[in-house]
Amino acid sequence: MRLDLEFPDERRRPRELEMPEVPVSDGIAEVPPPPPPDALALRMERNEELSNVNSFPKIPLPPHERNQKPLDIADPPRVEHRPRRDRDPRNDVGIGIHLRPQEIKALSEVGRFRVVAVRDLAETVYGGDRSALARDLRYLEEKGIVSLRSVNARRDGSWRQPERIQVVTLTRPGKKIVRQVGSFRQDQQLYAGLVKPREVEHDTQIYRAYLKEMDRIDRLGGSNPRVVLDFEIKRNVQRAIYGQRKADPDRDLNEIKEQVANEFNLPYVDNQIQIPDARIEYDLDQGSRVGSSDIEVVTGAYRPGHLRSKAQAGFRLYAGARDRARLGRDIEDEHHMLHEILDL
DNA sequence: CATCATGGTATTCTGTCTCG
DNA sequence: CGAGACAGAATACCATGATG
Repeated sequence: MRLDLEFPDERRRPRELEMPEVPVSDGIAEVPPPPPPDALALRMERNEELSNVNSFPKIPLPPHERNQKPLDIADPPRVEHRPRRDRDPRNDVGIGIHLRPQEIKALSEVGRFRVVAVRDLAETVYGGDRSALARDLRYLEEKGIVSLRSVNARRDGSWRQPERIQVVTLTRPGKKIVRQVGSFRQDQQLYAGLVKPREVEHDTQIYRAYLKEMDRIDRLGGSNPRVVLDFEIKRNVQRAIYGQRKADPDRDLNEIKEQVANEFNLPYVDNQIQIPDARIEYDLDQGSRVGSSDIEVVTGAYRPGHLRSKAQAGFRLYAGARDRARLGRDIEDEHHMLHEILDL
């Protein structure tokens, strides 16, 4: 059984992603020379601009990565086998931008999950063709539909250089376009812009957990899925709580919370409403019945008690390899629980 | 005895809501 | 637009145990 979160080819990462050989003398590593001051100043100025528009600044790349192309993918081949964008009037979204079906699919995934790792998108929508995806993303970024970022993965207390994850999000105009051209259920919420940069890795794992869960839902015969992220669940829960408090200000808050939890079919543990990372709602039997599945991506920071309550809540738990290793230590007394945690 | 890993808790940060 | 409330997650911090 494979427990790794990484893709199979991740072990053999391209050489340019690895730390460069650093000359060592007398046990002290020589620090690479800093960039010229004007370049640094420019970068900081750019970061300042970015942070002012409510997005987080691009993290300055270490010197050995500075000359890389944004997506770290080889030059496009000379021959483009896929149909040319401007020859396909079916995919004109109306403002002079032509989208391929593949692009529409990719944008739809990004919109539903707010942030998706480029490597995941390559696997799920482009059949592993990273360079085709890279070209399309460059086009979409040029047109102001998506935003590409490189963020650091969690360090988990490790001193090592964190892995960098390339992710894509929709821009606000991009979200509007995707709403027009995508085929969504009316109640499918779409998101634009990157928030909570520190949680990006976790958020990208939610997409992967969703893919795993959809495999299962497909086998159950579920169709027409809608993804509800924790943002939306939280929003609805808060609204309901405020509504109840307004209706009866003297009522015990815990009582209200418990009632709201029941209304939303959410577990209520220790006076807290447990909210999953995402909920997938789907139709069964041609829409005569509906089903839903709550998924939770657990990290090494979860404590056994916390984990137990999530599992008892009926959440489908997913974890990546590193997190699973740490969790395994914590809950070795309850081995059955580890089996309930699914691989990511 | 010193060092390191691990465990648990507190703090910080982010997003959401409503209201003034 | 800021405050107060609520929730989730990462991180900081300190206590404890293992290990040489």
